[in-house]
Amino acid sequence: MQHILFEFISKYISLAEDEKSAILSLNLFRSVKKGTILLKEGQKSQEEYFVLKGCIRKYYIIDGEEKTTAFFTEMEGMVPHCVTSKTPSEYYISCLEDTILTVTNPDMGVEMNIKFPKFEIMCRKLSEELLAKQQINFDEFKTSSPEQRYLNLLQKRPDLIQRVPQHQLASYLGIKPQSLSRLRARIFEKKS
Amino acid sequence: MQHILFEFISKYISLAEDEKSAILSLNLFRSVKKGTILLKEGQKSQEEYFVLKGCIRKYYIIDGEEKTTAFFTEMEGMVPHCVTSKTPSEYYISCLEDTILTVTNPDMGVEMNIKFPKFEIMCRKLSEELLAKQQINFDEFKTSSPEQRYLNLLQKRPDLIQRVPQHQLASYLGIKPQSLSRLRARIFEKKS
DNA sequence: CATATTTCTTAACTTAAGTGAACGAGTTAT
DNA sequence: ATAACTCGTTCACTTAAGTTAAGAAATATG
Repeated sequence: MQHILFEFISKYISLAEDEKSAILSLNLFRSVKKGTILLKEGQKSQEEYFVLKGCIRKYYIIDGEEKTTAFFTEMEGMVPHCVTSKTPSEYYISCLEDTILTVTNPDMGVEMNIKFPKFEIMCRKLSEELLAKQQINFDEFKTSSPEQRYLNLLQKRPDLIQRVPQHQLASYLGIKPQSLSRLRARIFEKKS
Repeated sequence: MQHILFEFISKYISLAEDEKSAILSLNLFRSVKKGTILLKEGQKSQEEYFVLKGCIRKYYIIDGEEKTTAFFTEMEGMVPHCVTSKTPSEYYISCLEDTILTVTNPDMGVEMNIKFPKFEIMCRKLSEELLAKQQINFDEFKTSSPEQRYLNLLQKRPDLIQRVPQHQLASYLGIKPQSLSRLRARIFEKKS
């Protein structure tokens, strides 16, 4: 599994062997079963995740309803807001599939940054890149209709539409499950 | 004006006098008149902005219509996507008001990072913080209706509602100007 | 100062999303 | 094997946003 992690890191910095083994000695890898809840609302977790295989999802429970706002799949990482803010989490994170991920905490990051200053650079590049992607995503979301958003997702992340239940996709698109179902029917009859 | 910049930086790292003067020697400050366009669609600009006073806005032109997706006011910075991606810009940036800002480019950042490694740390902290904020914003946007978004903005950024034209606010909220006008009327008659 | 021009609002109509309920198919649990 | 539950779809109805057009109000321009 670790080659996926190193492949990912190599996109930002190049690692020497001693650096690689320093990382491996931290014992970051964890396998989790489908349905496992990694983070609950109200918890003050310090865990950061990076998905090697599988899929995790982030969701809120608002008025008793689940609202899914993000999915993280292979080669995607996430730092829950509660980790940086040190406040109780506003949302949940659970595993959509059997998943293999790395679990880290900020202290380990600090330690690595001291031992290997490169890491600081990778972290900066990574969060700048994520920020840029996120902004474009947000812009696209704002400037398009639910139907356009769905068609856009179909283009850019066809895998998500396959592996994620519809009702979770719906809130990811900012609508209700019934609306997504209708919208899909609409698209389908347009094609024919 | 420069005290605003240093006040901002001090939230992330502490600066020695020689570091401050190194920054000042770069001659970053620029005054721009209301209406000035800082970046046009198609341009490959290398300029990064940080607003000291005033307001700039980011907008797309889609099917001949302006779609405003972000505003940046005092103590907010932005790196246009085209700077990092080195591709032509997909959007415009213009000044909503007479504005004082700093203009930098990535080379200056690299140079500062070499001279003062602290800068790397500040940049990482800053983009991590922005990323976290952005994600929460996006989540709120997805999980709420246009009316809730407006009321939310009224709470969190009442200044924007004052200083920004309604039709620009509308697309910022993901709706048409007419809908915003109607929605405001609806809220107003609920109160009475 | 008068006249464009832009900005905001209103209205009538269309289209699409929200809501509540029902149904069948598939899954899980007992 | 049966009951309970989840999930996706459909329907009828309600509510709100999109669209087109017109006019009032505010702002900018010559």
